[in-house]
Amino acid sequence: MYKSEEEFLKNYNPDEFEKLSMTSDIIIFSVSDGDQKNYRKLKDKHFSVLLIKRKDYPFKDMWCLPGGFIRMDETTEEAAKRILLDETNLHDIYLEQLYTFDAIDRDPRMRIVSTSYMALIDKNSLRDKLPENASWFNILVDESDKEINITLDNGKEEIKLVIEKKLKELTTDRYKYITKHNTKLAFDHDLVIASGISRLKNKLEYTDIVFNMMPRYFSLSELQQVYEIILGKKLLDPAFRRIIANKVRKTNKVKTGGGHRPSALFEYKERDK
Amino acid sequence: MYKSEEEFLKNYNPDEFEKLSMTSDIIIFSVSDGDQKNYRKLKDKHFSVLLIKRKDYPFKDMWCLPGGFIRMDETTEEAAKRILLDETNLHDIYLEQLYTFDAIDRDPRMRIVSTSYMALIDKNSLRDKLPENASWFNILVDESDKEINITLDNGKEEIKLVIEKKLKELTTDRYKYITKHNTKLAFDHDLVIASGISRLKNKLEYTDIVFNMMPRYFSLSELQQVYEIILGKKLLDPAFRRIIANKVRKTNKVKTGGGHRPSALFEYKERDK
DNA sequence: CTAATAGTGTCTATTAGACAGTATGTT
DNA sequence: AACATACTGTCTAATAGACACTATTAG
Repeated sequence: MYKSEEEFLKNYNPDEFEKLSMTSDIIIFSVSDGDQKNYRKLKDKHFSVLLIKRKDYPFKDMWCLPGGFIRMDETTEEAAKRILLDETNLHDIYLEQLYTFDAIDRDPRMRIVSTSYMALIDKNSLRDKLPENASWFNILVDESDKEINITLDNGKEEIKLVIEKKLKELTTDRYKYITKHNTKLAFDHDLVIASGISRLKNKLEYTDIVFNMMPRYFSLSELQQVYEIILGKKLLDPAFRRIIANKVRKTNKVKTGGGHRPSALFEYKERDK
Repeated sequence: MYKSEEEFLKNYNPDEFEKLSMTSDIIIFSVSDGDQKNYRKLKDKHFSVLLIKRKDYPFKDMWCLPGGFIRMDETTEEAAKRILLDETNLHDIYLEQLYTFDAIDRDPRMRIVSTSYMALIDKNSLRDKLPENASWFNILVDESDKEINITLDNGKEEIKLVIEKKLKELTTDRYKYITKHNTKLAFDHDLVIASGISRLKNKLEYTDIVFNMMPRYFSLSELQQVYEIILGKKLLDPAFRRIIANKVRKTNKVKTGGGHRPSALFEYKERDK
């Protein structure tokens, strides 16, 4: 038919196959300090996600993840970075591809496939004010074999998600997530958030991902709190310190003023590598 | 602007954003028996992937993963299942989404984004003959911190891939894969294969995924061989049996004829669950 | 002094690694 | 009998879990 690749390409009709639009959605996780009950106590940590209130249709006035259509001259990852910059004004952020969601009717407008990314940021590095339609929601997770119950709370509004975990046929470790309750989140972003939380929990245990959410200097108790709030369980101090010991380097800085013994500040060993 | 979601949708222009085509590529892994050196020895196992020789441009006559364009009325997963059925005539196969590859110039025709899936099959269940342009390639991996060297061999032809693992900025456990050598595989399928192998290796250690590649009844030595060939290292018998013990159920079947002590046959405990 | 967190020592339980030994088929 | 694999017992090393103890600050 054609004599060469060049000839084929010259004659190629790009409309041979049907086309669709793609979006990049980005789930930005962070931890932050909560209330301090009295001068002696530590502030408790919160685990939170950034949501945007939609100004336009579809799903007008509902909350969604930051996201947007990708351009033909950028990858989904580049789009995610662009959106991240728009929303938070942050560069050089930890970003990893999560999953591509592509249910036929996930967008009421037309067929739109979304590749989701997970970003981890240190909230302290956020100097600029958020756009006014953006808000951090604290995350509370209660997970069983069958269901994930997620409560998102920004202080004014509460979003409750119930997601059923249905085992896929023949698949041993993968669940198919099915929304059982969600009245406030747009699109299938409830599923994206559930997947993101699950990915983060897993990676916390076998990677150094957590340090992307920490300030440069931190105490081991703070670090432990972050693990605890994300994993949703208490850890034993000595065990935690044994495991973390070879990932951090002690600095000569200390944090005082707590009404109790001051804590040494550490930094991540592999910083700047 | 619009008074309701309905009104908005009625007036929505689906060509507001540029569009692209998507493909679903599927990396089908399997293990199979190799040669038997003498009547006493066990057959050695091979770890293999199914490739297709391209009949048309682009990349005419090069090897690629089974794949194809998705239709507007099917998801990427459904497309993967359809393609899997076309190539192998197998239903109900373990399938999981791997990664979405979307470098701008990954396809010389135009912007095409590909979502890749990994399928695991038991080769013994393959009764039908493969399409004549399809072939199983045995996989040999040699991986270091910096590089992955993959050799694919179907008995007649050998494909050598060298992939550089470049640490992404700020990312602690994710590498960016960069092709350093590949002359025979089409598109970016070398990267897909490298990611697939890496995913499979990881999941082998913390899930029961391996049983999707096993026949109904198998001996523990066979199972151990499969782990060893995929992980690329020898395991100690007692340790292996301790770990695997609670995942399998002993049957009253045995396999004889080996010029040595017969082995008990086991089955996967969670079969049919 | 007290309440609260910071940080360590040590005992125990569990799991992983190593090696040597016994068992049992085919030729 | 010999060979090759099947399978087990047991010792040791490493890791994880638990608890109790000491250290140090602000008020």
